Amino acid sequence: MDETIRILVVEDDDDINKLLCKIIKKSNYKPQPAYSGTEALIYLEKQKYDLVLLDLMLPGMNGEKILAKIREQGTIPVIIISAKNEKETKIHSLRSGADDFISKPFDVDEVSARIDSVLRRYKESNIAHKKVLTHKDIHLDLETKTVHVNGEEIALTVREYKILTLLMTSPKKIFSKANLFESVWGEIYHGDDNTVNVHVSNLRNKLAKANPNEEYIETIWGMGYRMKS
Amino acid sequence: MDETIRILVVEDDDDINKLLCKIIKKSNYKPQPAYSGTEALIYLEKQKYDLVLLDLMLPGMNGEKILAKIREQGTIPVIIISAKNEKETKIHSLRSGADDFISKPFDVDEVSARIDSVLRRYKESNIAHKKVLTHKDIHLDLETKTVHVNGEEIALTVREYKILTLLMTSPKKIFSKANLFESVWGEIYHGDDNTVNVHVSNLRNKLAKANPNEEYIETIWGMGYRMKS
DNA sequence: GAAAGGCTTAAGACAAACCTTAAGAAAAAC
DNA sequence: GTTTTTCTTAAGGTTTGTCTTAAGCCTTTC
Repeated sequence: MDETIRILVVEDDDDINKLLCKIIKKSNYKPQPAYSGTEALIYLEKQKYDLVLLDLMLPGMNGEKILAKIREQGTIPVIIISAKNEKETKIHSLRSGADDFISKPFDVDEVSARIDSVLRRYKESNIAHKKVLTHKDIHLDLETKTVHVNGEEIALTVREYKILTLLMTSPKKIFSKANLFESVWGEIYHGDDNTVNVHVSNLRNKLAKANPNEEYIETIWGMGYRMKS
Repeated sequence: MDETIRILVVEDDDDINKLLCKIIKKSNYKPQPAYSGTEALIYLEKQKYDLVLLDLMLPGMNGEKILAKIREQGTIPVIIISAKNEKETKIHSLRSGADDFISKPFDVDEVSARIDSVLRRYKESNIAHKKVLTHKDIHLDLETKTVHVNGEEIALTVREYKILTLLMTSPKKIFSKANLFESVWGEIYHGDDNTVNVHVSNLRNKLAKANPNEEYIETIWGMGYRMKS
């Protein structure tokens, strides 16, 4: 698993950029320098970052636009770095979604502390609503709607995904077919319907393909299905 | 024990009301017709109902007000019946706490299915709240539908599970075979039937396998079964 | 203590629930 | 408008649960 924390440093001044990267390295995070707004966007598309340090005064595309772009597509924390130390700028930055604000010239230790602080805050709130359901070696990410089994991603259809999600929210609970059907399909269950069976069967197939040595879904005769513990 | 399921039918049109009552009777529930909003409220105060079928267009007091009243004082499930088949009405009804929505003209079978569905949902969520029945070292979890004896989980069939559940809800009560049969099977008991005996026997076997040093189910000669204290 | 009736248990026939597969229908993507 | 994916339906086969039967055991009654 990749636990490296990546930080994107968007700052056109070469010296300041290097200094920031040095501070970051010292804290055992991995910095990625970017010297313009457009360059920053390229990195952001290629790779997931845990934090962005962003100078407001930039060539190519100004910092505020970058910030808006970042906010459009996700929830990466952003620390603004600015020479304009006016209250106005600060308030405006925070309002547009920045997580913290550092003004130039800055104190090295303070930058380090603020980075840690923001990362800690995000980690906590992410854990709180990071919704990844796990059972045995199945990892179901509710946010990205992806399922990994035995390390590899498997492709599920919407129905299969919903069935698995439901089962995994209460791994010990037995779900009756009526319950499954009405939860997943949102329609009335009219008894003696083979549809759920087929989808469960297909789901089992895909899971088994990813890991043939394990059984995941258990049939409880006359009652329904549940995760096998 | 009174197991009758009572359904209040609030509908001013005489024919439709009668039709609904007929459908309900066919499913072995007990309908109570009411022809106005105020009449409905009187019944609701006198008696506990398991479900309300509610027409939105009513003399006396309109359906939405009735719905609000019902929601004020409890959690009886409500199915709305309406001639206005606009999405708006449907969404609004569901938002104000209705459990389902049927538009006129309705299909007889569909009404029947929806009634069953809503009752089933309510039953499940009600049961789930009751959590876990315990007797000696038997732990019966109503939500996950699992039974643990002496620390280990034992696998029961539906019949066995239902028998055990019934016995454990009133551990001191003696359940006659007729009572057991009619509760578990939902059919009339016609005497001289060995079926209950066999299932109790199998159930005892499974319990004894998990803990050979304990007896759980007691035979009361000529009367029935109960949990041994 | 023998007879009668109720209870237990085991085995096998049967039925119901379930699984898999494949093909056609429907929906989504291109 | 065509291709691809996904969903549903139906059929045949498998597994598991249920019910019946029947033999034997236990409790009560006379």
